[in-house]
Amino acid sequence: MKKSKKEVTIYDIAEQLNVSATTVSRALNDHFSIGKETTLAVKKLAKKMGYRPNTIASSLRKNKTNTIGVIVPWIHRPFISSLISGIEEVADKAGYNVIISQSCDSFEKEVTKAQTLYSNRVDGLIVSLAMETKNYEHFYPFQQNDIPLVFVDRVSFEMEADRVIINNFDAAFNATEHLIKMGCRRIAHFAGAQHRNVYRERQEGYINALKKYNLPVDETLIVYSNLSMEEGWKGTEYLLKLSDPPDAIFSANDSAAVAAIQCAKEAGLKIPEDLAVVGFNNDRISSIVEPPLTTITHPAIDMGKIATQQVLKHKENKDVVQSETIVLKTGLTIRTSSLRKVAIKNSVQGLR
Amino acid sequence: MKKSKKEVTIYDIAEQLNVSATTVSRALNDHFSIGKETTLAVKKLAKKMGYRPNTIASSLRKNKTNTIGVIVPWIHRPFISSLISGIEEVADKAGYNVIISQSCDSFEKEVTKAQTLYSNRVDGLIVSLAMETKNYEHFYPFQQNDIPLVFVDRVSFEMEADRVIINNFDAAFNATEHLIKMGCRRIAHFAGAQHRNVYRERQEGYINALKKYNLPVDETLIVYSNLSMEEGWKGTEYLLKLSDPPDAIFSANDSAAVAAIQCAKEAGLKIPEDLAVVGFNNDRISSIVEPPLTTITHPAIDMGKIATQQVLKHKENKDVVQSETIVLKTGLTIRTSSLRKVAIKNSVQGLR
DNA sequence: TTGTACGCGTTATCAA
DNA sequence: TTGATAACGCGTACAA
Repeated sequence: MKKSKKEVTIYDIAEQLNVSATTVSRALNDHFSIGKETTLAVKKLAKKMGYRPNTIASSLRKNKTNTIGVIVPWIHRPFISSLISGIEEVADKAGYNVIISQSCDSFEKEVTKAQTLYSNRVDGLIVSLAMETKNYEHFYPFQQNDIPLVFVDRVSFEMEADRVIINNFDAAFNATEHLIKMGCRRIAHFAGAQHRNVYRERQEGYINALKKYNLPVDETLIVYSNLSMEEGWKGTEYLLKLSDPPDAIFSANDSAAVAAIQCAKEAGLKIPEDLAVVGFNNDRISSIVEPPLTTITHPAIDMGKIATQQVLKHKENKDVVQSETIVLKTGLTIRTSSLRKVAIKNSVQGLR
Repeated sequence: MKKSKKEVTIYDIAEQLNVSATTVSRALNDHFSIGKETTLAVKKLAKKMGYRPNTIASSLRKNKTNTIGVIVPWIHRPFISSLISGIEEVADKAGYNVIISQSCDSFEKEVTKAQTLYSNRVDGLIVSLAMETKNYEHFYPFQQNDIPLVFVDRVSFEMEADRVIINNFDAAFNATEHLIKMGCRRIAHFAGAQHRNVYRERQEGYINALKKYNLPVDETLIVYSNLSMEEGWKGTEYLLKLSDPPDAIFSANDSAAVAAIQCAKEAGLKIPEDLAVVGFNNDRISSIVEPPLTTITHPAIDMGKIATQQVLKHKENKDVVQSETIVLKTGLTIRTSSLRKVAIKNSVQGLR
């Protein structure tokens, strides 16, 4: 049975060198007031003794943890894991750690996680809201104590806080307009929960595009779900059974869109000739599915980076009081799944 | 300019209630020695005053942070993000936080991250090694201070530490044997860095399967790379240009395997008739690509869960001294990309 | 250039 | 059932 040794502290080093703990502390932090030689000697001995600074003690004293808290719905979603990657990169460069929490799209869990992170005295909090969340009081403590709070992607407009988002409305509008220009006239939509900004705005973009081109908005063509592959498959089955089925689907994410392609193909339809499909996110599967999926490009990593920069900005510059909303650009990556006009033309000419 | 208020401490509560801070501390932690009424009164006032426990102070005093550190090569890889998901889930249930760090496959970064996590006095460390890492001294401090250290997937056998792995050898052997049974005779292999256990063992499994069936081991058919899609594509081009090209590829991951399928298809080959392909990991793309990819099932989430349980086990049970190596089962998920026999038979009979 | 003394917020220990 | 006191390891006024 190993006896775990006591850890080395600055006092141990001080004792050996016959200096004060203060001097050791300063030397280790390269304080200018400490002599070159002393500093060197301290560092040398520290290394030799296997000294490891105790961040906990330092944090308590300095009232600063150098840690950024993150709450996301699910870590393993492609968009989210890229987001985290961006957060971690910028945080790391600035000397910050990152504590990650999943809300699992549950309001209750989100509340608990927020409290825990607050108790851990994180220096900033980055949040992408849970599906269920409609109340934001659990973030008040952060606001009240001037802890930078940044929402990403799934945000709240009911709170004073920084936001890093994309223009979901425009993206969805462009996607839908693209389908219209490809000759589609009955365009269905896979929609998400409408109290979450991202899904509401995507639906609004879709509807406005239809209106601009004087196409009817048919509620039977709007399918609400959690946008999983399963729901995408079911939604497609439902749509294809309609007496007047759609000639296109604009899905609020890629998973459901890919499922739509697979389901329609199994039903004997040709993509995009019989059914054009556009997704959202540019997940890796979107370029692998056949035909490749036209989709909206989401700058996930950049969103993480920028959100983190916002946190850091507030830390450095205490004067920054007003909150900012940063809107990032999206792109429409056109692949085969939506090229109905071209596809139809080719097949008429007997090409391919 | 908002003046940030002072945070509420147990002293503030104690003062208001005319009790000692000790009593407040105990009441908040439901210590049995404190009276029902006092406890209730303390909790009520704490809530009213907006008290939030300071985990930092508690950690310093208790010498326990309730935090598990994690170092992984890249957060956004499907396997890794699932792994993290599993870690987070179990840690959360046990009341632990998780600090995540990426090594970006760099040795230097891994060392820095390990030091930082140590300084943060994490109660346990879970590591999946960086590609570059060949030296393990940066983990000594954890061992020496009895901080549970668990390696996952990419592990070191040169250190006394817990390991959670899969049987890469068997998985690769089965994959290769499957190809042989499908009638393949010249099977190529996409291999990774040989000093990392996972890639070395996969290659060994591949070689041993060939030997078992008296097939020659042809070094020109083994392509070493980082197993990215780009490298998978290049590797396939190289293989197809050989004077005696392979009739199958067993890739050490799915990315390179999917690229192989796409490259071969573009070159006019039929999968699996002209080239059978098997991958490794069961990433989402493997079931989306066409034809769907036969691949090895990796219990990523479970590996994360189990690794975390190992950490907790060591915390609870200080007697557990010897380290454990837990080997999880893999499966071979057979999809179309490897069904050469069936495919050939069907095409001969003019089916499909 | 270095040292003294104290406090960060909590909890363990001992005493009442 | 409650309280006084010290201690966790470090950083910072202030003094020398």
